[in-house]
Amino acid sequence: MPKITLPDGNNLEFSKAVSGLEVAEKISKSLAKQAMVISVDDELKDLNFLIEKDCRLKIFTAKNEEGLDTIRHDTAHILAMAVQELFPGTQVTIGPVIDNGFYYDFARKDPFTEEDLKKIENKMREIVDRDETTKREVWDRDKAINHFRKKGEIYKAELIESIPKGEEVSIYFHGDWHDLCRGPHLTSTGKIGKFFKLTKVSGAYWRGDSKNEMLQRIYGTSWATQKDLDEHLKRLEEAEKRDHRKLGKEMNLFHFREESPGAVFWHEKGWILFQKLIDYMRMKQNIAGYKEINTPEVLDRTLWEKSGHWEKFGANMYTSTTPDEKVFAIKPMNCPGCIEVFNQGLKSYKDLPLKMSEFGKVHRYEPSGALHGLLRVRAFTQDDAHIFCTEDQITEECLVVTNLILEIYKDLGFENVILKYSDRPELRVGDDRVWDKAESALLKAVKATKLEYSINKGEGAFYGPKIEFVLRDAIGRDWQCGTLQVDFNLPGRLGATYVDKDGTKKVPVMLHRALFGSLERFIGILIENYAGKFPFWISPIQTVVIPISEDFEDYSNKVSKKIKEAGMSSIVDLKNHNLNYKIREHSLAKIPILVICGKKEVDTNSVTIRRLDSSKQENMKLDLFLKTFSALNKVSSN
RNA sequence: GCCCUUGUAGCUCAGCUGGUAGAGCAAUUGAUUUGUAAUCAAUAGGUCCGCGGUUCGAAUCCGUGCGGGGGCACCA
Repeated sequence: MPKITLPDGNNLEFSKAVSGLEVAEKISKSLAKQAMVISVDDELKDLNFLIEKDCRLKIFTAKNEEGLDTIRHDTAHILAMAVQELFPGTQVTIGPVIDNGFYYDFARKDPFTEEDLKKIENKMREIVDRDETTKREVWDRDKAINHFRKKGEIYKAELIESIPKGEEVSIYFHGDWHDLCRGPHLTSTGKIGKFFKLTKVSGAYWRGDSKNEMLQRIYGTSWATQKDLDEHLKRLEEAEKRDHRKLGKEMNLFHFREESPGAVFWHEKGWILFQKLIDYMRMKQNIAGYKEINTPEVLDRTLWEKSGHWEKFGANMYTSTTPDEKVFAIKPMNCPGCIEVFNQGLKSYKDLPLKMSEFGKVHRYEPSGALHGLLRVRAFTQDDAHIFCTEDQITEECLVVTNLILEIYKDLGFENVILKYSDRPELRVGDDRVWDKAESALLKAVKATKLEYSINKGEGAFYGPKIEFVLRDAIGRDWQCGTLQVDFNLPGRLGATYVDKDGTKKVPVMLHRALFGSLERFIGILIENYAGKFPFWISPIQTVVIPISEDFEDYSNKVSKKIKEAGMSSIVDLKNHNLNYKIREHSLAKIPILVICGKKEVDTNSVTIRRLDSSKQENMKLDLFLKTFSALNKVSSN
């Protein structure tokens, strides 16, 4: 006699056990048709799940996340089915749902090719057309293990072995094909629809461990409607257009080359951008009371041994042996150098908090496969700073840093920021009592920011816990940028002290923080966020002055000079091309303002401007133009 | 680092199953002096990523190294 409570609070009573589908039918025909999956007391179940006792029931369609995820999960299964039909002997492993789709990992000797993907996709559609009914069975553990072992599915057998004893081992059938799976699944293969696409093949380690063998992963995307699928593919295309590597080349900002993988060759325009960001950050940090310093790039091995980097970070460090047989390391971090500056001269508690900033270029040997344009490099410049303070000051200082970061991100067009808090990693220095202190002080600050945060267990730096600032860009992607770390370890290891009120020497706590994180990376993110169309104030070339014909070159030169005198950048295009050509060329180069000078302008001492992405012509007196755009050239105007 | 894939002119790319390279744009020169997204013509431009091998002959096939891309692992 199950009594079923629906989300709207209404109850339905049945005289005998009913399936989720039957309940849906009772509610409405259309719901029954659209239903994908149900939850019974918040636990997801198949539509055919037999409800025997009182419960809370929700019915999900493709419009719900639960329904869509089930479609994706089923698509992954059908992918596995198709692969095993086409390539007998291929072993199946796992096939979970991910953002926007799913993947499935296979064990097979020969690699899958792009053509194979097409074949598999066609086979998948065939299986959808076959509309095979789904059947769920619960098997005995040992029976299941033996069954899959005998089939040659050693990975599956291993998976079942790792299911905790006492948990159900459920096997799902689509026709004869069957697979170990927790479920839930749709009632038949026809229910999935055909709004899926296999997107890429790649390698992936079994159980995500690089010590294990590599499997072949096929990625796919799957949706409830053709429209959703098309929109998703369009979004991917859109993201590709913004790729900073592509735009960096097109806009002549930077390049990479074989001689130094993962290190940027900045061209003039990119370097202007880089310098503008540094100028801006320097201005903000001056106001916030930071003192800028600079420390050597190459430092003796003994310093890195003392700091702990040699042991804990050595695998990522570049080293150099000099002709006199000394070993130096190229700095992978700025902190030891900064502490050495702190150590010069006596410091008093009255000096704390002491904030020392450094635009330090660091080198880290990253695995070759990790490199990715400006976003993951081996040599980069941090907008680094170290704040020496007392324990009591930690939380307050963390809050001050957070506010500064939010202000800066906002100026650069990012309003949406979340935090990631990471606590002690396995590989670390310092004892656990110290870590307890550091973690609780930082977590307190995290909570005080009132921002949304997540916790990453075990992902802190080797010397202290950290928070990372993640910003969301114009097309909804998340990027990790700034970082803030509490460090009770390094100052002590490198002998930093201050004289406290009572006249004794104490070891300060150090906060490490970088707001952009890496200038290189941040510029990559900026390029993608703005699709190369930077706000006026950071645009590397702000104006191009175009004379209508040779007769107006003098006037154009004069206008360009005035623009530069007003603090903006400007070039004059004197090439032998017509106006249309130049408009097109500079628009494609994403110049924010084109300044056109012809007879009319000379006669009235004015300019006609054309803003990027607008075909409107705006004529204005030269003075007004200079005034208007000088104002726009200030950060606060954005 | 691992799996797959890829490397031709400054850029984007073509070059079928082996017969030492082509286009468009850009560049240079000349003509044209242009009013809001490509004026016309001519010229020049390549160690086909490096190194080995197979072959009478290699951009093309094989091996290897390096780089790029997509993932995995890594992101301290």
